[in-house]
Amino acid sequence: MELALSLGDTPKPFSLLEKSQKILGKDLGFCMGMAVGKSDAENNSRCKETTGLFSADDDQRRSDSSSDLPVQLDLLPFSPVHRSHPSSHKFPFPWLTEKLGGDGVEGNMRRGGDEGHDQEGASLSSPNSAVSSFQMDFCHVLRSGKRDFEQITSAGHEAADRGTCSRGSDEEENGMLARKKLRLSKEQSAFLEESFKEHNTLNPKQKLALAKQLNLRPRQVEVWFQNRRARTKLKQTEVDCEYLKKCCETLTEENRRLQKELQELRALKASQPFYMQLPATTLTMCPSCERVATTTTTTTTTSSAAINNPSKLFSLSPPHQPASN
DNA sequence: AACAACTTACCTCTTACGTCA
DNA sequence: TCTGACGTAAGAGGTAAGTTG
Repeated sequence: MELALSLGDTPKPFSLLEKSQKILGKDLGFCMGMAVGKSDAENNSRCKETTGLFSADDDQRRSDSSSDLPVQLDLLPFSPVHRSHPSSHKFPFPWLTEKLGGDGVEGNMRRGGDEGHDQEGASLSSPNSAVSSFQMDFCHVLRSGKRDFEQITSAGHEAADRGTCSRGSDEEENGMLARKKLRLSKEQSAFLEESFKEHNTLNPKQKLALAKQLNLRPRQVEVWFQNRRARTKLKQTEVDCEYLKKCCETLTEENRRLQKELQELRALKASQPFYMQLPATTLTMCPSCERVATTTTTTTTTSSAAINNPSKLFSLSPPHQPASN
């Protein structure tokens, strides 16, 4: 048996962002000051983010669907986004042309630009990491002072919303502070959740738009979706596991019952071979309740077959319940 | 056309932080 | 106040697929 995870059906365009004003109550805008103190590369990427210099070509190429499972956790009302060919430039979100400021978007599109988070990521969390390990160690060192830092970055996510606190290397580059864990606000979480219901994957434009709407960095939106998919998958796996456990129990019970039945029939055959010469109608006795079944079979070959496979004599439905004591 | 190098998006595993009982 | 469990944001490494020269 194969475990499969079904995350939904067909892609839908975001209708959500159109509702965003209602949900969030206001336009959060987009902080332009986040690049202060960043590396050049990051500044550049941010510049691209804010000016619409990104690629729209890497959209939904992933598909995690398939579900033959009888039990499916309904975590996703909608479906997985099937990632199309990156060069297909499909973009089903007309609202974005407005949101992202129309004119320059298509014109400035460049391959591989994404929203710049990769460059950002490269600059912020370099894998070759003297910096990274330093980041972690520095984190520990600074933990003692973290309360103060929390006060400094009060309102939790606000600082991170401005793109300066959730990544340690930002501060390291400034030789300042360790990373502060971001906590998304309820509104942000709810909004992301709604978005996830619409699409469990994001193309770069969707990511950018969401980030802009929520005043988060695209990388944060991306990470949130990754983690959200992981949680969905985990939950579905738990459900699948439960289902398989039940299946296993049922089959074990059925097997036990059939084994018992077979044993009884074999014992019957051994002790009273005489019966084997009689028409099968006299042999079709339920071993549980000893009730005689009414079959019209009259050949001994059938009877022998029945001994070898009792399920031919008695249906697979549970045996008659013996009269209670 | 075939290939290697590179890019991108995603997944999985892990770490670290925040919250709560 | 301390502590452990838990949820989750984010980092790291790996993979698959697409692009480019």
